[in-house]
Amino acid sequence: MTTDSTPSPNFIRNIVAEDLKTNKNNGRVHTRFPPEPNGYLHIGHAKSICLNFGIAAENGGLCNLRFDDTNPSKEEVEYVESIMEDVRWLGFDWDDRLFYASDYFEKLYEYAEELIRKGKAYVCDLSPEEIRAYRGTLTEPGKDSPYRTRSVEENFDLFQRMRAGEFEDRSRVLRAKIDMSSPNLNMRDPVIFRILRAEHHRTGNKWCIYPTYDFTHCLSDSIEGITHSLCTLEFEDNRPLYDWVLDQLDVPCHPQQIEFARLNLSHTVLSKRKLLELVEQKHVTGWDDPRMPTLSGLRRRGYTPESIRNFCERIGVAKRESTVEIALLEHCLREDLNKRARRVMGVLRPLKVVIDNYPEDLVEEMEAINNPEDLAMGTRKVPFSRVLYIEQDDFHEDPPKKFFRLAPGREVRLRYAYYITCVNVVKDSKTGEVTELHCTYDPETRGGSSPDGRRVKATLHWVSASHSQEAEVRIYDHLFTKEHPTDDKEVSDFKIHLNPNSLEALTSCRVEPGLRDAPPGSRFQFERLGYFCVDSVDSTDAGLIFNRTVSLKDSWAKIQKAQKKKGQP
RNA sequence: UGGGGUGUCGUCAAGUGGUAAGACACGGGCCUUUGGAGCCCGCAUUCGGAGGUUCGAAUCCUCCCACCCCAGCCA
Repeated sequence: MTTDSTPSPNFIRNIVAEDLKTNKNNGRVHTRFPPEPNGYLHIGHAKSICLNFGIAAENGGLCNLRFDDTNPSKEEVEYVESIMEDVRWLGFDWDDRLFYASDYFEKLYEYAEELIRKGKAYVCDLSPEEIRAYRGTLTEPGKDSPYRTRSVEENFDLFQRMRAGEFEDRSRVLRAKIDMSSPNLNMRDPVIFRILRAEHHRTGNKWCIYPTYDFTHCLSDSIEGITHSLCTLEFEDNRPLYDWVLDQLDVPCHPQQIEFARLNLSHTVLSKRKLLELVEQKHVTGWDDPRMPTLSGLRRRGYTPESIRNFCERIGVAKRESTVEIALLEHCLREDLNKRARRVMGVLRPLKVVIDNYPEDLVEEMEAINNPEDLAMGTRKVPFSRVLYIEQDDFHEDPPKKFFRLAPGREVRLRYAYYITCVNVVKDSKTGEVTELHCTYDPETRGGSSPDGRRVKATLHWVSASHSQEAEVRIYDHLFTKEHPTDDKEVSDFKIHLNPNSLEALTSCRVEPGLRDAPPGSRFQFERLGYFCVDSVDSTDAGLIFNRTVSLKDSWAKIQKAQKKKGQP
């Protein structure tokens, strides 16, 4: 079912292939996915996960899962659990290679001591404000800290006492001694250990000093024998520091850091900070709200891991900052679901139809194909009776041009059932709203074709009124109305572009009786409408709830749009 | 005004001196018991701009322009 076309080349694949050719790491390829457990994973992380696990798998290598948990004030176990679940759901396996940067704290402490011993690090007593002032600016060099020349012995002693908890939070730091006049600000004696009394989700209160990212990441990579350390563009300036640390120390290996552009998706935001804001301010119901671009949100929405992996392959990997149209993601989803989703009929906005010439008490079981794309999925029986529901949109009393569906006097086909002709329209005397249709059926057309070869232009989905099951259906639209919500130069708050209609709950939908026991998360195509899944959180035996995962392509909507445009040029 | 990056179709993206892949989107057609799916066709004489090197340049050189990132004891 997967398309096994050779993966398209990208600059990282090229580098790895070249390294393999020159036997750079003795033929080893070892990557890692290093999330910080301070939020839920989103589709942007999926790109990184697919890249890291993919590059390894393609080359007979390995990929580790490593939590970059060096900042206890932001990190939580809830996040580490969700991250593991999401990576597994996406289809990747780290076997026994689950690591935490916090596993290396002791080792990192020793490396810091080694740096001190070599005269390459010092304890600095400057306050955070002073450190900033001493750092200089983009255009001006910084100046040396007065503590920069402390003796190795004093630094050693002070660092040990930092660990022992003798000093206040933020009163001292350990800094790498590099170059305060470097044009790269990261090289101006960066902080590598800070004092921070916070309970760590794994090490508890064992430590009151914590290593910073720059010191931790490169060493963790080295300890794990990583060959290619893939990260996003904003770390490009950190690469010289990554290399510097590994060059000073006696380490197992020196991985190569390679930066690629992070994913941006139209009509949504992909930043943990902004997503957290939406969650905290209740613009969505949670990290797993089906409108969220998080993996848990997409999963609940009904996305398949295959479609996301395929998407990640198709967007490519490059260094150019870019925003992928969400239409591509939706395309990958439809492509996958089309092949595997069971077809079923459901009416979202029911309109009652009475077949006047159909026997009052007769019920026929019409045979329906479960998936025309995969006949092996078999058939099912759908009950047909005198009173039915069809979609309100499928009837027009005064049909516009190119509208093929039901209208007074017009004949259409009911899928897998009969041809019917509309003979009468019942309206609410007050509102004028169409409340009921009366039709006649042609008994000769059972199954959906007529012996006389007469053609109809439309096929409608339907449901037997008395046999159908009531359900709620949640229709989702893009979270933001604007393609680039954060690009607005007039407004600083991206949230004003939130789509007020991103969720519409339809409560009196009717679905085929066979759906009564559909398990949570199960996916279907409601014929002519789209793909839907049973909501895994809110759906119960008492109340079936479906999420619309994505609509089918709707060429009638397109025609209407074009006509509207034409009408008012 | 310092440093690091990036500029190829509406959106992604191949291309690494030999004469612009592919995908999505879009437009048109065929087919159809889902206006679904599928199929076919069209869609960059041109690669941020200007010069130069070369028989030949998106690819090499020079200059220019635009955009992104960096002054957390965040990652």
